[in-house]
Amino acid sequence: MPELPEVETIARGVDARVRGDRIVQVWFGSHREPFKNSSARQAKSLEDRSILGVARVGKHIVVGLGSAVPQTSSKGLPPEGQWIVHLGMTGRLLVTTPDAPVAAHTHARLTLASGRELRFVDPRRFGRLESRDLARQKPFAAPGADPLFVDSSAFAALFWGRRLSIKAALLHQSLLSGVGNIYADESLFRAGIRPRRQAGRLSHAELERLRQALLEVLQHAIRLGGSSVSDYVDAEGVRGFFQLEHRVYQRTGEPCLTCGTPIRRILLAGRSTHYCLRCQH
DNA sequence: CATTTCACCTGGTGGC
DNA sequence: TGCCACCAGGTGAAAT
Repeated sequence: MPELPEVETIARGVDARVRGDRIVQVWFGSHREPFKNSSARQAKSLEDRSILGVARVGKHIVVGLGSAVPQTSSKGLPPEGQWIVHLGMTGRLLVTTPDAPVAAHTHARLTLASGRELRFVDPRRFGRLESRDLARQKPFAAPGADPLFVDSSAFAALFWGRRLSIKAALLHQSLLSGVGNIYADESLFRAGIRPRRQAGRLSHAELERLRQALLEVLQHAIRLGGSSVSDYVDAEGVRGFFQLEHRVYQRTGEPCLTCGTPIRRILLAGRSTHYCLRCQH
């Protein structure tokens, strides 16, 4: 469900609430999905660790873990481990009080020394949980460039020679990490580019317009706490507001806000794709 | 290798 | 009210 702005919002919210806290107990509900490495091993690598910080990497949330020593002496030290959370389509990462009702499809509950709980809830179970021991494994890295930080020549180079559609290319996480269906459609509309255009045939000027549009739409969405299309909420259970700013996404048949032409919906790369025939070329 | 399709899940919605 | 088809923010394996 969540794309870059939603994941960023959640990561910031969780970071503000659990940084410096300590994991004292771990409960995992299901022993099949969503564990990338075994739930027993993950529980062991989380228990009695301090939380150094929480950050977004692509669409993933990375929790930096330190040793259990008092936080004053672990301050500033590099993390010894990581807990990596991918929210899939319907995942939520919530910081709650221990007595808060446990939602259906809660797969993980981490009890913290402060008394709060960090909970992972995911009805569709497309999300993934992974732990890494940094003494033996590399820290998690996004496979592609971050759309908030990529510069214009690196951005253009991502698409050079590619025959797939620009929409499919935007969704390809090993090119750009963080763009999903909403922000692909919204950035293409704002850049005036049709989603079916071949990525490798866009001019440098068009690609630069696209990079700018994408950057602006992502930053705007982050400021509004993300898009709440159905069930997305941040770490406190609060909905975002960027869905009110959508110009094409899920506005099929409604008039384009620029020219009044009904917004079209097509299927592209297996995903619903929305655009304005008149404003996008 | 690049690109496309499909399976993986549950739940909400709207038509009949 | 029930049943059913269709749709949903993502990804990665399998097919092409």
